[in-house]
Amino acid sequence: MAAPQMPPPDYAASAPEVGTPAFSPLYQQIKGLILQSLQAGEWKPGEAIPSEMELAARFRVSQGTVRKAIDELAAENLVVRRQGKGTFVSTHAEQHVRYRFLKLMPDAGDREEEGPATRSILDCKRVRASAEIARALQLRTGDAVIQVRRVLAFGGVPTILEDFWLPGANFKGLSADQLATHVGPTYVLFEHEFGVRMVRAEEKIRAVAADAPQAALLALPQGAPLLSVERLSYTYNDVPMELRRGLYRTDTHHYRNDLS
Amino acid sequence: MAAPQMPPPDYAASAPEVGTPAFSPLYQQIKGLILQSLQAGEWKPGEAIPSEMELAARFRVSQGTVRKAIDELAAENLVVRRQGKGTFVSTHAEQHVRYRFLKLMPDAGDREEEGPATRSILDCKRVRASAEIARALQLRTGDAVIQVRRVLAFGGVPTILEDFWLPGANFKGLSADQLATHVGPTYVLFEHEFGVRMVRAEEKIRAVAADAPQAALLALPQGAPLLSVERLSYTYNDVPMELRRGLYRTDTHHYRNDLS
DNA sequence: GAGTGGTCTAGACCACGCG
DNA sequence: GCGTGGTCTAGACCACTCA
Repeated sequence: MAAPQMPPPDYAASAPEVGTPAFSPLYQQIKGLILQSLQAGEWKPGEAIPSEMELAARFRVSQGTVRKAIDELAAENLVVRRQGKGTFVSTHAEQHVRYRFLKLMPDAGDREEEGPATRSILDCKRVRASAEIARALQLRTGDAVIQVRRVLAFGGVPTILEDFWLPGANFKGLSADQLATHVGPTYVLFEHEFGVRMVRAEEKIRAVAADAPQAALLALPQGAPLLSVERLSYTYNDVPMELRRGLYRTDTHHYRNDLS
Repeated sequence: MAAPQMPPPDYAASAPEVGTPAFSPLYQQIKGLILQSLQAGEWKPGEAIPSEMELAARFRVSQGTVRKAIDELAAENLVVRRQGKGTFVSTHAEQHVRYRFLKLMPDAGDREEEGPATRSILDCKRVRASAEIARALQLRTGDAVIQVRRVLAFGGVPTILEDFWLPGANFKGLSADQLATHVGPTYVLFEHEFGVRMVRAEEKIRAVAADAPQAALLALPQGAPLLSVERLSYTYNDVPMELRRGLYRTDTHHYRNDLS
């Protein structure tokens, strides 16, 4: 910075408008700026972001302030710090966070032993959003969405039947072939091919009985109890980007959740 | 501290033993010391812990180091910071974290509108731990445990049927009457009457079909799909203190989970 | 050895809660 | 007005990675 012993910059920058306290610490503002660059794709998933010193210089704040901003981004799993190497835009492709959003675990052993799922794409088509789908994805009824139905099998056993819907505007050209042949989690495909990174999700879980078609696809008797998992996934800025409705077999697997 | 410009204390204090890197930052050590005091009950749930300055003086470190230790404890929900007031030992009694471990939400409205659950204690007895229960609670088969069965109703509708097991040694004298008449969450009763604070839990969730007795207790037809939630709750130090097996109706409620 | 994130300190000032 | 936690800075040194 120019002069030493400078008074702290006016970090309560936002004008104190009526009705809004509108005080925002400097590090929150820096966090917002970094977030903007992430959204804008200035740094792609897996790439390093500038070092703390560089960012401090760019934003004219101390390293400690940048550090606190990055700390929060790391806590939200938007970036990953690696000592001695740098800070990286996080991605669903990393080994230890692969299948971050899939909480279904085999009762015995772990997912490594079990190996990756076998995907069968049953359907992949462009349709018009129903009122319900449109509401969830913050679109208008009748807007184009891509609808996919698939079955995931673990160790040869069909275990998950799911449908998902994606905004047509963001996933132009997504094909059944792509979905069937890409390697790794589907969310990695979304990152690489469509530049859409899911950063968080909300799930609503219920127990339901399999109807005839569902039972057939999962090789179960009709009426078998299934876990219904409705997931709404968001990109940056709380923009919903995928609605997914899954039915999970839970006779050999369970949904695992850690509370704290 | 005594002398200014002192070199930093040997914060890699732990002896570098063979095979273990055993480097632990100062703030982690401080965190451990605070944790010990929490476990020992030096400060009770709801009480304030000493101020950051006091702790810094006690441990002969800077306020910043204490701050970082407390930051982590706060992130783990063991303490709650309140600006201008102090840092408090967290408790299940606080309004905004009540029912922290109960993720079942009404489909419409929130839990405030719905009001508190009505508890019916069906059973509360001292029994000997089965092999399975003993393993989960890290006891020996045949050790005394308290077994409770109860039904929770929301708005008059029986919604949760659950059994839970507690180590007999830690819950001496727990009675059906206590369980029926106490106010607020049962985990608050555990804190106040038995000094046991649950700090985290792991849940395994499945879909199951109600058998005849279960169906009767929940006023449902036999075979109705139910969410099976097995929860293992831990106190400080990763000591398991409760095994709970719940069956949740999910026709008017859902299990809500946020992923990030 | 250079560069990155990680730790630690000391001191200043701000926002909040309460008497 | 005082004490609390919250923010910000500047500078030093440590641990890790890689060339």
